[in-house]
Amino acid sequence: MYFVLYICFMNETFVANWKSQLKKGTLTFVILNVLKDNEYYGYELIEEIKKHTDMEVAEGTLYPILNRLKMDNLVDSKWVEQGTGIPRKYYSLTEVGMKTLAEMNAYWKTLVFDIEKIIK
Amino acid sequence: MYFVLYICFMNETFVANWKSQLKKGTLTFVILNVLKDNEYYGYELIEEIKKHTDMEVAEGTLYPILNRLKMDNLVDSKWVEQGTGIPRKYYSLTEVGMKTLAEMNAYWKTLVFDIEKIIK
DNA sequence: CAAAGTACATTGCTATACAATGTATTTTCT
DNA sequence: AGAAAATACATTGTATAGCAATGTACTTTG
Repeated sequence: MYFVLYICFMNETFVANWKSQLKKGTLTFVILNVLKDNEYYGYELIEEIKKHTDMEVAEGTLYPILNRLKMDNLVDSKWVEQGTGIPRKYYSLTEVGMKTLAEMNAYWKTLVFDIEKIIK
Repeated sequence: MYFVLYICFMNETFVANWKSQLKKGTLTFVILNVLKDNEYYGYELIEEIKKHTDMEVAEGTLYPILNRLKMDNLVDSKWVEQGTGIPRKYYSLTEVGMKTLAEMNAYWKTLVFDIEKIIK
């Protein structure tokens, strides 16, 4: 009885950890794809991603990603003052960002296709 | 001119790093799926994955993964002596491994579906 | 007026990929 | 026959990314 409970626990933490690891790569990919069509500010991106996927994105995850993307010149940002409340930092794809994303989309497609075959 | 070359360089290293990050999660997932149908030994798994995907798997990546999977009771291993040459360590899915993989497959499916919609 | 929500940000921890390195045997090429 | 490449295992150190925790500051809701 205890053994069964233990196994289930192990199983769940493994899957939870796996989902977290799976974000390394897919999350950046998702963010760039979301930014492809519109400008978004950080907090809004979290809501947007939560709405469209099963992924929960911590703020301590998102903001560093956006900083990296800006450092690598894939996105640009601009502060937009609000009539009331805290100003928002809007992010948009750069030319380099769009080209890079196209490359990433191609790789993602083949990856999904290959894995599909392996899963059968 | 130099600027263009610089941009291209940045772009390629970003994508290369992204592909590496993308493996965190997908690689374990691929390995478990490959082991679903047959037993394989480590070196063979690398060949198998290279054959079916665009992924290059370093030995220093694979063996730690297999150790982790065994530690978590998702796979089991047995040494098989060869008539000639170095003995092989064959890995196979356990019951827990199969159940966990089923859960992972379900999550992967929804993830791919959700991302598909975002990419449009 | 307190709690929750909005919106930004950083720090420290953990897990993973991978280059580099090592051992040992067998096969292939010259 | 000897060198190089391939087979087959393994470990160590480094870099990266997700994330809980924590912090600031303003606004809305109960």
